[in-house]
Amino acid sequence: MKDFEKKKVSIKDVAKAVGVSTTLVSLVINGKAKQYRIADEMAGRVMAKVKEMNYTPNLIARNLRGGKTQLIGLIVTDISNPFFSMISRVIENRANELNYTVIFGSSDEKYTNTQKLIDVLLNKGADGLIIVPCDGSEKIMERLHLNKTPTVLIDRCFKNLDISFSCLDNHRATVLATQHLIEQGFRKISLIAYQSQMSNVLDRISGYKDTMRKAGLEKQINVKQVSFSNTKSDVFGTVKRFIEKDKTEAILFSTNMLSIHGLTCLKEMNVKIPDDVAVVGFDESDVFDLYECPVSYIKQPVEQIAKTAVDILVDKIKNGESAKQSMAVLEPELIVKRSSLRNG
Amino acid sequence: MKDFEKKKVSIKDVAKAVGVSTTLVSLVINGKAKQYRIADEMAGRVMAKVKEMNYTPNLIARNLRGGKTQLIGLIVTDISNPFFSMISRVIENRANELNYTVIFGSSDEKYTNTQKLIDVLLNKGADGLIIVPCDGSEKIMERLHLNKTPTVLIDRCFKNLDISFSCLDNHRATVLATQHLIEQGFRKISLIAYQSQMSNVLDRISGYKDTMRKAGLEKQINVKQVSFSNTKSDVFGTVKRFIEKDKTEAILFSTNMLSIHGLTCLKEMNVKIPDDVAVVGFDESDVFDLYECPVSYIKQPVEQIAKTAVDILVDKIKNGESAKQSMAVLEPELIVKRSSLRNG
DNA sequence: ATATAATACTAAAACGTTTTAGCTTAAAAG
DNA sequence: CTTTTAAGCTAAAACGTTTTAGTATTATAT
Repeated sequence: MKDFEKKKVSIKDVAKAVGVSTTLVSLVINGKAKQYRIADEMAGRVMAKVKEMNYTPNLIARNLRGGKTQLIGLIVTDISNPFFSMISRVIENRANELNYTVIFGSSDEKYTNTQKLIDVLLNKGADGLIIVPCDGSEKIMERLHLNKTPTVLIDRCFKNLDISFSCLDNHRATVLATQHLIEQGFRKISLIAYQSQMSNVLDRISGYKDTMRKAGLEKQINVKQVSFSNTKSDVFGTVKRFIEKDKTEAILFSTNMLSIHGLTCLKEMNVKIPDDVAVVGFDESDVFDLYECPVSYIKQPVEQIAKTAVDILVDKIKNGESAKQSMAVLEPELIVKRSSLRNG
Repeated sequence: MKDFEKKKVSIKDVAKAVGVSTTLVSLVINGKAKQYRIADEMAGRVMAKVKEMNYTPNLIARNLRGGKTQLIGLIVTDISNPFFSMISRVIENRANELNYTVIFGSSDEKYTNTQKLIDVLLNKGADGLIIVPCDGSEKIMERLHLNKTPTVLIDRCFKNLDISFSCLDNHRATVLATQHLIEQGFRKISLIAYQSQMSNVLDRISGYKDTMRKAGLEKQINVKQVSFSNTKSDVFGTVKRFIEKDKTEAILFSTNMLSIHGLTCLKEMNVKIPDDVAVVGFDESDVFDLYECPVSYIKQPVEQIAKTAVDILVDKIKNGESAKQSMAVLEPELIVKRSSLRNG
């Protein structure tokens, strides 16, 4: 025990105080009094002492014995990204409600970091994991699944893997946005996305492409993908090209960071929105409301996504990984502001 | 052990494989071979097996025995606030470098939550705590200090308590901003801050007041404090009053959230910056660069503050709380954009 | 009366470590 | 040759739980 915890009351102390065995106390504490037919009067006396002595079980010991730590491991790509910090906050809240605490790490979109974090979090005793998987992490997730480690993917998933997730309907998200832009009369609509093979990116791209095709705008399809490492300069290059060379009429950004870098570039270029080019952003940002022209955006149900992930995970932790997998696909919402209106 | 961890190699397995006692293995692993005069050849054989069998110590067991968890507890007021999520990211990075993992919670500026979180985090085995303290938490921190729980306060501190912290020089921050506004020729400068008795708030207020007084602008001092619970509407009310009633020439926001709400209000009111009113914000935000008029702001050395906090904490964990306390006060930087220029 | 069953409880092992105290054996000292 | 010292190692306790396999004791059935 650390010196600053010396004072803690143990189950032994309670047992001694009541004059019974530690077994008895343990059983009562864990609500197994009936099951082990402990006399009601005895159970009452034990509980009273527990309250009186302010006993709380030592989770470390409990975990060592084979129980749980009530610790949820969370791996996001970057906790300082507002989208993920929002997710984290909701996960934290829901976890707390269910008596769990969150232990976290950021992978920076690198599967090697993801693996390291998984090892660390499990070694620290995490009862289960909520993971934002990244490119190259499929094998890792497969292994977790085989090991029956309670795991829920969030934000992105592997469709060919039978592993639970809680994600946005990403295809629907860009369908909504693209349809809206087409309805507004824009034809040359371009999409900017990350260079990634993950489901969220691919689905957002295909939602856009499918909608363009359906509207007979196949020839106008224009997708540019930028790197994670050089995002800002890649976005700048792409946006300039969209505007100056491709004569794009509307830009669809498929991520909060892409939106923000894009808007920064448009501002620097002194491009007028929506007169010179229309814009739809992704996720939420204070910037969208405060930009010179308020920006339309696709809103994810962050609360639901995060809460669902926790609920699925806790169910798995409690009822075993063997149970059927849960795939939660949640609805996006298109918030229309002036930036995407034809006559804004 | 959880079923998904069944495979793990224990010290016993290694001992058996080498044909020695667990004691021997433990000593070698913990670098005490020399001290306990284990034969070099033996130590070599053990280490070889450890590598071969890919053994890693079970941290839960190690902690139970009285060691450490390599877990740092972090309590911020709200992980989804960009300032704190940035802080958290840096803390995470530095902690990882030093072989620690972060376990966190948000207090929502409520000392009751803070106390609950402290209990939970310590019960989960945190080796030490990094805390953003809030109003009413002074007694709690005092108790931590008396118990010798390794603790570092961050962002705010209690000056009359001999407890380590890593904070901005808050007084200097508003001195810098106020001086700048005065130099630009503004006289009626108003400050908006949170309703709080915490050091960061008080120092920011006094930095402003001291500078106003020194410039002979005592009569122009105008401070409004808003609640944590109703921040947005309070800010809106205050800003309207500053503009319409007080004829304020420049507004100094003392926090990132206050800045953002304030700018939102100014935009809604269609107030022109800096022509109608000058503005200086606090902390960093994408909004500052993307607002119609780029906004000047006081920048905190987030990286330094966070890294320093971790370093102080880890030193405490390793060398005992008894060591002298470290008080880190870091320098703010004023970033000047158009919003605070007289002839913007 | 005796076997059986139910009630109310407990001893002890186990989880994976670290550490204290002590045990051999061999070398050095007397 | 004994005794002391040193070298090299180990047995066992301890950390705080949970759980398995009991043990008494009393009640019920035969």
